Amino acid sequence: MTRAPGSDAFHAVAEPRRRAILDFLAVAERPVGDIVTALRLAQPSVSKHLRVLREVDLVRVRRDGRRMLYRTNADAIRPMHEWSGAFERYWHQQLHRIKARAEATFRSAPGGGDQPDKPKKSSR
Amino acid sequence: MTRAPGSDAFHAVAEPRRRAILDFLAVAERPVGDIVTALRLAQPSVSKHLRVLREVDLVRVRRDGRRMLYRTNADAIRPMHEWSGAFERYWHQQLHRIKARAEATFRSAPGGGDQPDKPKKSSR
DNA sequence: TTGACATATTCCAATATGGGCATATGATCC
DNA sequence: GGATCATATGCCCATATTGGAATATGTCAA
Repeated sequence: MTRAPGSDAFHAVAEPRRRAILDFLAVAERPVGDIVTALRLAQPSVSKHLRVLREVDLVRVRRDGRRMLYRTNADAIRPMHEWSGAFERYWHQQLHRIKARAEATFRSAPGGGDQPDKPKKSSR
Repeated sequence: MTRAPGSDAFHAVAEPRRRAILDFLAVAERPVGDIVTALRLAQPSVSKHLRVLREVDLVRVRRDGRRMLYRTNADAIRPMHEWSGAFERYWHQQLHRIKARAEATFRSAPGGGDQPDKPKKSSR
């Protein structure tokens, strides 16, 4: 009873198979059977995963005769991308990043893409 | 027994409180007590969340006397950012389409028959 | 209609998760 | 040493989640 059951995209995406499904459905819409075949999952399992994804609008469905065509709704992934992107400023001051950038700068044209990293220091 | 228990960052991050903790610890390292106070969570609960986060390297710890100073390891968030970023091209397209349709609707009949490209009928 | 096909749902068992509470560990100070 | 602060862990309970198998629903074809 910790939260509404499966009510957000973060939870839906936590499952590796659901991520695989989203990857698979990103390029083009596909019937369920294609997912079953491509990812080698049991059909009921795929249907269940698709339901979870549908409930948070990560996929959209369309009926085509007796088949259901699913596709990824990439827009629903944006909030996650934005959340994680908020940490971007912190990870580019990691040591190995600095080193990698230094090497890249060194190797490439020294025409000016160089910026000093943010010397932000916050203890409290 | 669906997957290794809490073995990846996606699962760890699915919990809203853990995201809050990561946000809080991104700026500076903090002792556990600060998290308890700031997020108004029970102390054992915080410790447990921190453990989950530590196990997937989303936070790092350092001992300072009798306190433990935690901080977010932003680098561990990058894989998620990159995964979600792979859908970027699709949501650009989505935005473009929405914008285009909005403009079209605006231009033609602002009260009248626009056609939904996706007659949504779900629920059961 | 019946039958075949595609997908969804239900039931079940196993397991994972989170909260609350009590308690254990670890470190400092006397 | 003992007392105390800061944090971690163990236990119990309620709920969530997943897979598997069986079955139900919906659609097409004849």
